Amino acid sequence: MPNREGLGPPWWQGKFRGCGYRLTIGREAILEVLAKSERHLSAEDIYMKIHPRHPNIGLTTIYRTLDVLSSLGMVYKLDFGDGRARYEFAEGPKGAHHHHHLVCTDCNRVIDYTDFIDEEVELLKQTEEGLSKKYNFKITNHLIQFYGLCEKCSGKK
Amino acid sequence: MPNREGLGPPWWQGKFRGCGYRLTIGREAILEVLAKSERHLSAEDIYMKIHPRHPNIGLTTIYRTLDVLSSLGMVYKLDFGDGRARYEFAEGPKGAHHHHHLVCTDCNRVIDYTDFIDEEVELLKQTEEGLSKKYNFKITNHLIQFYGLCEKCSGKK
DNA sequence: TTTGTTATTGGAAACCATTTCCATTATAAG
DNA sequence: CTTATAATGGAAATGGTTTCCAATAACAAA
Ligand SMILES: [Mn+2]
Ligand SMILES: [Mn+2]
Ligand SMILES: [Zn+2]
Ligand SMILES: [Zn+2]
Repeated sequence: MPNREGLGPPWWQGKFRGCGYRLTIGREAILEVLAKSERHLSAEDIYMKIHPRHPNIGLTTIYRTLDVLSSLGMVYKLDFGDGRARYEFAEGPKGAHHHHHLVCTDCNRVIDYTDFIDEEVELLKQTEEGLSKKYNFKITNHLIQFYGLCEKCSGKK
Repeated sequence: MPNREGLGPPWWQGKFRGCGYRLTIGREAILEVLAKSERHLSAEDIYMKIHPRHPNIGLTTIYRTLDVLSSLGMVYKLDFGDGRARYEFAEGPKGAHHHHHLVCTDCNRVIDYTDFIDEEVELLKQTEEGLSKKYNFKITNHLIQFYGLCEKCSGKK
């Protein structure tokens, strides 16, 4: 717990400078949006949230920053199949808050779920071990998503 | 089992006409490539395999046909995160041959695996049931992929 | 604080897989 | 065969993302 809530420099400053990256207005603005907003934002979503206060920050910078944040593991880049990448904050150092996604194929709504995560993670661990051995494959990550119709969309004819 | 191996009209002709689609040279050529080739072909891969024999079939037709085949459930459209969609034949009526994928994040090689599928499918069934109830979400599909480094790529420094 | 090095930036242009458009052609029912 | 229309190909458009580059800002060193 680096600081009391809301006081002092945010915990990510150290992470940034420690890796040789410079801490710029744009990057702080993007991190702020990611930390405070709902999840699953596209680059353009972020751009539009930032633009009123920082009209001089370009979309290009958003993309570049998101790449950096991804590579630092501070942000997950997600693909829900609608042609644009989505990003979600990785929850900092406090709790990993690992979760998977339910994706509505009709309205593209995405639901985070953590139910059954323990059982899933347990099975995943076993599966990863087995696969690693059999295929000599070093697994670093997994992707689990369920697709279907959300409440609203399965209701309408 | 519609026909003895290799004799008579392929089993998919019925499926096509039954849905009101016309059976064209292009569609047959695409199905042939999908049925015979290795899996995970991109639209352009298919185009290049077909082109020597059918130089008048355009890439647009490949895309359109793949959409149709997808919607008929004869082909799965896959996304391994390299910016182009891949397609694999759904194995026709004989056996579903359900499998998941190991994706190398370095060289983009993809390994089909069926190991642990039974356990996975069992857990998936339970999870789907639970999620369906809790979120009132009608699950129709799932996506499971493991990412990491393949044998070759984890070997090189 | 001033300076120098260089990482970072914005904006325009490029990229590129996929889609759209539309006049032409091929399929298959009658 | 004739006919209605599904399907086609090629060019152009689309749209998210990347590339390019001269201008700028961050920050370590002085
Ligand atoms: Mn999420
Ligand atoms: Mn496969
Ligand atoms: Zn929905
Ligand atoms: Zn590899």
